Amino acid sequence: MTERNAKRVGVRDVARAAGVSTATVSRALSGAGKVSGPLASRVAEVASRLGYVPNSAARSLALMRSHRIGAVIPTIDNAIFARGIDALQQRIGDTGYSLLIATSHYSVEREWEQVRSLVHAGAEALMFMGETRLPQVYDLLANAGVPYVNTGVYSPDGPHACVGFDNVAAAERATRYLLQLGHRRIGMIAGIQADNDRAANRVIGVRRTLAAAGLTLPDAYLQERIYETGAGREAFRTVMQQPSPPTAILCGNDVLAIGAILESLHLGIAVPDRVSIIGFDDLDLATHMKPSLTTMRVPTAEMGRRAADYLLGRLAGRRMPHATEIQVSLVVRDSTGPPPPDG
Amino acid sequence: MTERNAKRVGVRDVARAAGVSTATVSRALSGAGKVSGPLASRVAEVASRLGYVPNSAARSLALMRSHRIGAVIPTIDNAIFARGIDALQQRIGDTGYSLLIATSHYSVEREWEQVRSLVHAGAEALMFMGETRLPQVYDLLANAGVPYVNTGVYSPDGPHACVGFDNVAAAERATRYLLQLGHRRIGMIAGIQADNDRAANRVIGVRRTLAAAGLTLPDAYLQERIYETGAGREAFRTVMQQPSPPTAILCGNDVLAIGAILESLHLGIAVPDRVSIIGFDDLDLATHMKPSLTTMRVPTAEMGRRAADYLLGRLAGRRMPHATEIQVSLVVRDSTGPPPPDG
DNA sequence: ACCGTTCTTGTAACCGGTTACATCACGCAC
DNA sequence: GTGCGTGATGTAACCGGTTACAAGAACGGT
Repeated sequence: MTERNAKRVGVRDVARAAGVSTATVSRALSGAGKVSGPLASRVAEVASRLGYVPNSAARSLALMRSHRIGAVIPTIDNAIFARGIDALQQRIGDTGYSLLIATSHYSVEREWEQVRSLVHAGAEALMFMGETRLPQVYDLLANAGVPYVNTGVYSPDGPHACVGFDNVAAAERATRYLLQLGHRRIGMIAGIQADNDRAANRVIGVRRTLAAAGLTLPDAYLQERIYETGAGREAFRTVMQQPSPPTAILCGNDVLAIGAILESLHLGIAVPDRVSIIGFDDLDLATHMKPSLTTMRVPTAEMGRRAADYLLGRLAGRRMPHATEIQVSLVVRDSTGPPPPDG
Repeated sequence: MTERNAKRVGVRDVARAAGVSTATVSRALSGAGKVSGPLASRVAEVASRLGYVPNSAARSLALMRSHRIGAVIPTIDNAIFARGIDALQQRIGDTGYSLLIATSHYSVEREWEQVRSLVHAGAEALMFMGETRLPQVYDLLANAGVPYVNTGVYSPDGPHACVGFDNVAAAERATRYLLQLGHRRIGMIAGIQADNDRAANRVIGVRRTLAAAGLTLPDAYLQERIYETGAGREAFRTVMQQPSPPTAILCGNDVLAIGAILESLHLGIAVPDRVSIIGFDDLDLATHMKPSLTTMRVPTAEMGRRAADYLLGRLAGRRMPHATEIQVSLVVRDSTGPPPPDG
């Protein structure tokens, strides 16, 4: 079908066919307006007739810009990251950038490899999730002069630009709500804390709030699991089959919380009558569950857009705010209520 | 922090610092083995000391390869696509390629734009979802000599390479199962068929099987909705509040099916006692629902890997099979059963 | 008719790795 | 000692757009 040895058509070919110079072709197609109207349209016509597609490598080399932005996320396979990436994607796409995506699968070593690969691939800027990573990542980026932004975290005093919220405070907010409802035996199904500052900070927020109320988070009440529905189910079962189970459970994210709710259905444990469940993220599914899930809403799409704006701004040479805070809010639905009277 | 006017270090800088020629630097770092051992390691040492990062545009231009593969999917925000992309990503990443992702949001026009943008961005090969798209897409790819593969479909006789399965046959398989259980009033909650061959073919499969059994799919039994849980709930409610509702409902994908199951909980309609529900895809959640969801399993990760293999093979100049079939299978769980006796 | 200004177009030098080809050093055989 | 082969290294052309600068055309004013 395609001719193997037919060299790709280049500016020179278009120039020859249109009887003009390569400079004119370049100018005509870039729309820089330095070419007279009729000539410009003739060149455009010839170019499209020949099926001319400019070589992006040559273009990048001459312009010294790749127009490529990279994003490193733990996994694409979690709606919360997918949403953020989608928003980022949309925003940068509108301004002519394309997106390079890499996944770390929650491993800092793998993340480091991915960052190197993205920088080698010419990414002009990078978006991250969280802020804990190998120091050589930050070194490389500083060295190469590549702007980046951490999302999902808010550290105005830290050295890194960020767009997000304070995970400790958010977890505190949720825990306080449970205390206000009257709960005293509160458990938690957390994400894996190692290499994940957000998961760890949410645990800290819970611990801190309980401590302030003179309570603790016993080891048996704290389950640490990967972010999967099945893991949430299993953790819920483990916590609830203890001699004196908690009357409320905070979950590190909605995937775990949805697992917990589903397991409550399987076990016949009434939610929220016997145990309250509270999630984190506000996935689409949270509204639709039965009972619907009380959760901390994280406006991920907005976070992605803001991250995009930050990076685009930096690339345009503008000075951008070091840290922008995203408002999270507690969305109260049906999975939480007062503890059982005999609790 | 970073010095604005400190030019990035290039081969010439490394060459000067190491007292060798640029050719030697290039050869030493590419590991092409034409450089003596000690010299090679000295060059490598100097390069890393200077923090040398080769300019990818220049490299691409000289090699005439971008080492970039593109993927166009409807949305990143659906676990089924995310899984496939993740697998593709992993496979191509292992061989030094990076992935450019673009989303069409189920619009063929937007897809066309995205394809142009990917080709302009230097994508050497492309992965698609489905096979219905604007003709200029295929024209452009043929013209530019860019190999591509359609996934999620299986058309051995069609003009396009594909990795997937026959959607009509798969829907037939699911429908036959419902007929075997004794159902006669069968409804369907389909995806939006316009511009989506997979959604349309699944409807065709259902229609065809019903017709073969002397049955039909009345308009009131066919609901067409976007792939969202809320839409699935709403469609289920609409179908079930008819005077004579179906005793079984096929869903275009698991997102819709999960919505249907959740709505059944909200409405207090027993599944499968009063109505059977069957999904498509076998998302992670399908196992965990209560009742667990009977569904057609689509091995998306495998599909992604096979697609990657196809593209990598083509890029390596190998001749690859035009169509590879992925086995789908009906996974029977708790959401299906015989129709109610009074049905 | 002449000059200067403005606008259009062409020429050719970049951008930064890669690699064909030339060159050189070394070792071995006669 | 001379000649030649082998392997290591250097020189410079090349990949394909872009754009600074030069050159030329058109036009208006005097």
